[in-house]
Amino acid sequence: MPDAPARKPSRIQLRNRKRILDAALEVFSRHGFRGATLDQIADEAGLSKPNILYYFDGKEAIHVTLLNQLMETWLDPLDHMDPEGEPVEEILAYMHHKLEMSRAFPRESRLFANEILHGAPRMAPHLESGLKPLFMRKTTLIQSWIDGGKIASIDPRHLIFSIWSTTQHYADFDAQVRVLMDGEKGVLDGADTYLDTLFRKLLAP
Amino acid sequence: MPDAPARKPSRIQLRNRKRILDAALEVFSRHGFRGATLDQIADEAGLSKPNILYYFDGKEAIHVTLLNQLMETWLDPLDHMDPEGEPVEEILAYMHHKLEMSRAFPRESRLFANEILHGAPRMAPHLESGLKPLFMRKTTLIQSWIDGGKIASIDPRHLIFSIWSTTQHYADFDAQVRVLMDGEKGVLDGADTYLDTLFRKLLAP
DNA sequence: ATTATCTATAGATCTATAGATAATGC
DNA sequence: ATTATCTATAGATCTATAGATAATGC
Repeated sequence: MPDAPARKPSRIQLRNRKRILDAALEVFSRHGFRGATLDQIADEAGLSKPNILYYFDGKEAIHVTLLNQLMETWLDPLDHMDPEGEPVEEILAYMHHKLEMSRAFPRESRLFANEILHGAPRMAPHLESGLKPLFMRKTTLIQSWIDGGKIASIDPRHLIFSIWSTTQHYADFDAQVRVLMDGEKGVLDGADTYLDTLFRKLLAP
Repeated sequence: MPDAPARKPSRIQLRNRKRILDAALEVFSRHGFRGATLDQIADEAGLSKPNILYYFDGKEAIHVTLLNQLMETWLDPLDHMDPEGEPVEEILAYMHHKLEMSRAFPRESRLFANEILHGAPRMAPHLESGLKPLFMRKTTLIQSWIDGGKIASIDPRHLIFSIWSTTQHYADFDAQVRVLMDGEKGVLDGADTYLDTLFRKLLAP
C-alpha cells in the first residue's frame, strides 16, 4: 500500500504524487471528472498509467485529493478579511484578491466550478465543515459593520455571493469572455476597475 | 434517415424527439456531456436506447440539438432591452428577468455553464454568430445611454458580465448556495432585492 | 530487500448497429 | 408499405490489476 504510506514518503514519492496532481488539475479542470481519463493524466504527468495507480488508489482518489488540497488555498483570502480593518477597504481588498485568483488560478476555479455545478458530489462534506463556518463568521462580521453604520445596509450573504460570482466569471466563463472581448488584452484590468466601482458604490454608507 | 426528415415529421416523431430532448436536458445538465449516458437518457425518456438512436444520430447530435434549440430562448431577454425605454429601468428589468430565469430554468443555465466551462467545444460557432452580434448591439446601446448622461459611466461589457454572473450564480452554484443558506426559503427573493440595490446604485448618473 | 516502473490484459462501461418484429397510415 | 420499436451484440473506450523487471537505499 504505497498510497498514504505509514512512514516517511521518499523524495520520489513526493515528486511523483505532485506531478500527478499537477497533471490531474490540468486535465480535470479542462474536461471535468468524467471527461478526464487516466491516459490523459498519465500523459500529462509523463508517467505510465499503471504507475499513476501505484501512487493513487484510483481516478476518484486523485480527484478527491486534489479538491481537498486546493480547498484550503481557495478559502484562505476570505479568512483574511480583518475585523480590525476599515470595512469598505477590507471588503474591496477581498474582491480584488478574488479577481486576482481568477487571473492566476483559472484551472483551480474551473475545477471547483465543475464540482459545484454537478451538485458537489465529492465536496459536499467540505462545504459543510470548511466553507460554511467561515462563511458564517464573515457574514456576521459584515453584519456588525452594517450595524455600526460603517457600510450600507445590504444582505451580507448575497454580497459575498456577488463577489464570488463576478470575479470567478472571468475564469469559469473564459471561453465566452474571450469571444465577446474579441481577444482584447487587459480584460481583467478592465474588470478590476469596473468591479471596484460597482462594490464601492454599493457599500458607501 | 428519420433524423431531420425531408417531409412532414409525424406526430410520434415530434412527441418522441421532444421527450428525448427533455430527458437529455435533465441528464446532461446534471452530469455534463461525458458524464451522461444514453442509458440514462433512454431511461428518463421512457424509451429504449436503440429507439433514442432511431430519432437522433447519436449522443453528440442530441446535445448539439439541445444547445441550439435553447440558445434562442436564452438570449431572447437581452434582445428585449429597449432603446426607447428609460435606461436604468431597462437594464434593471433585464437583470430581474435573468434572475427569474435562474429560478425557472436552472437546468438550462447549468447546461450552458457546463458547455462554456469546458471551452464551449460544441457552441463556439453559436457564440460568434448568435451571441456576439447581440452583445455588440447592446453594449453600443448602453454606451449611448452613458454618452447621453442617462446612466453612470461604466464599461458596458463588464456591466453585462456582472449581470450574467450574479444572476446565473443561483442556478449554477445552487449546491453551494443551498449549503450556505441552510435550506432557507426565498433565497431568490433576497437575491432580487440585493441585486436591485447593487445595480441601481451603480447606474445612478 | 524495498520501492518504482513496465507490458499485457482482464473486466466494466458505453455508444452504436444489425436484424427481426410490431404498430401505424394510406 | 412505412414507421417505430425491441433484443442481442459488436466494437470502442476506460479503469484497474497481475505479474515480471528495473532502480534505489540500507
